[in-house]
Order: sequence, then C-alpha cells, then structure tokens
Amino acid sequence: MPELPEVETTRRGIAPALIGRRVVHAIVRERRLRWPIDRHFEAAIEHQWVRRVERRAKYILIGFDAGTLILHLGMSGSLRVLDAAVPPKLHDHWDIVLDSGKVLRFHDPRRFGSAHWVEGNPLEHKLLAKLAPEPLSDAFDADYLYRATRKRAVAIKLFIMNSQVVVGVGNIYASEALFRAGISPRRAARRITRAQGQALTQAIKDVLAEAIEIGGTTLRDYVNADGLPGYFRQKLFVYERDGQACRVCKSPVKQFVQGQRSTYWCSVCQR
DNA sequence: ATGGGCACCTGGCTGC
DNA sequence: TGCAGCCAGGTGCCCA
Repeated sequence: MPELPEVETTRRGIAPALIGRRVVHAIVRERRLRWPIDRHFEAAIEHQWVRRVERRAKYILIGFDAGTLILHLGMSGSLRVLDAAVPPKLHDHWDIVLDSGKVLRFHDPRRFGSAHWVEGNPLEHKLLAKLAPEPLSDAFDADYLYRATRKRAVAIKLFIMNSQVVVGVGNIYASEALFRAGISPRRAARRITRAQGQALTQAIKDVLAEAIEIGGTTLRDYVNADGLPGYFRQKLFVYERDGQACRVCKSPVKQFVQGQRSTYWCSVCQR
C-alpha cells in the first residue's frame, strides 16, 4: 500500500475536486473490502455536501455535515477523480458521483482497503482512537521517541512501524529512515542512544516530507488522484535494492525478513 | 502490557 | 505454454 506520503498525496489530489461539491449518487459494486461496506453507505452520503478532506495516519477522512467517511487504501488501493462518464474497470469497487460531473472512484485489487461511515467525532472511532502522534507533528519529537523506546525489546524497525508509537511509517520508509539515521534495523529499541533517537526522529520526518514533495513512491500500482505515479522511488537508498551497491559506501545492500516483511539495510553504514 | 504470528486478497514474476 | 510457488506500500486480532 500506499504509506503516509502516498496517502497524503492522494488527499491533496482529491480535496479540490471534493470540497464544496454535493454528492448526487454513490455506487458500490463490491462490498467485500477488508470489512464489508455497510448497507447504509450509499444513502448516508447521497445529497450531502463535502466540507473537509483530512488525513489521520493512513486514513483519509471525508467530512460531511451529517458524518464522516473514513477510508483506508490497504496495500493496493487508490482513489482517483475522473469524469463520471468514464466506465469503471475491474476492481473499481465504489464511486461517489459529484454535482460537478466528476466521480471519486476507489480501485483496490487486493481489497485490503476499507470504508466506514461514522457520525460524531471520527477521531473517537475505534480505528482512530488509539493512534500515536503524527510523525510530522511537533508532538513527535526526539524526546518522545527516546522515552518510548525505553524498556522495549522489539527491533527498532518493528518499533517505528507500530502505530501505537508513531503512525504512517510503513515498510519502505522504515528501512529508509533507519538507513538515514545509521541504525541497524535489528537493534533492540531500548538499546538506541539518545543521539540515535534524535537522528531517527529527524530521519523519519525528513524522509516522509521529502517523499510527499515529489508525490510519494510508486513501486507497482500506486497512482495519485490524477492517475500518475510518485517519483520517490528514485530517491530510495535501500528499499528493494538488495545486492546493489550502497549509494554511500558501495558495499552490497542486504535484505532479510522481520515480522514477515522484508527489511533492507547496509551493514556498513548502519550499526 | 508485550511480542509474535496469522489472516484477509489478487496479480505479477520466476523457475521448472 | 502451463502452472506451482513466492512475493508485494497494511493492520486488526488472537494467542502465549
């Protein structure tokens, strides 16, 4: 899936086409996403005006007067804004047709994405209530991260991917941030030094901000609201570069599995 | 509380 | 050419 930069790029891309528009119709073709789409989904949003398009972690929040749509793109999801006349393709699971003649269309081959309609404060919803700070916020700072690592035996890579520690750091940017901070992904969280905690905090912020700047990372199927890929792949130091020369020291990038996910790192640059 | 592993699903690629 | 096996931007949930 899209990680935080891809979700944020999507949010920025769809927002101008949505805010202030009215929903004329909603069409669900496939309800079996990660959780089945509620049968009241279509009726809940029809005829409502979109007021806000926000993001919390990797969730996109589309706010209406009567409630909020909480969307997740899963591993292979994407949201695009198209002319309503464009016919849907395989795995285009739902449409929100707008009074502008445009449609917000959700595409997700693996169906790990989700859509929830909630009334009341969306941040109190079960999926959002226990999430840690946003990585690009002031609440996520070196002091916070260092304190959180104390007494934690888990490997630092798994630690920074834990949404109860910090949100939005997925498999690509976890490896990339650790490379930039010079920390081995296997290091126990409680073994990092204060200086390493500082470097890691900054690396996470930098890598996410830089990726957002150029539209995120497209590895296989991610596209933004206009159907275009992101270009951060060209800036990756280690992710999916196993066997290739480290961009800093020229020794081969290594790969191994942590928590059933591939980790990429340079054993010379990272300790 | 913490950590580890599984489940959900389709498609693309590799190697026989 | 066919097909089995493996792998992929996530994360909630169950178990020890």
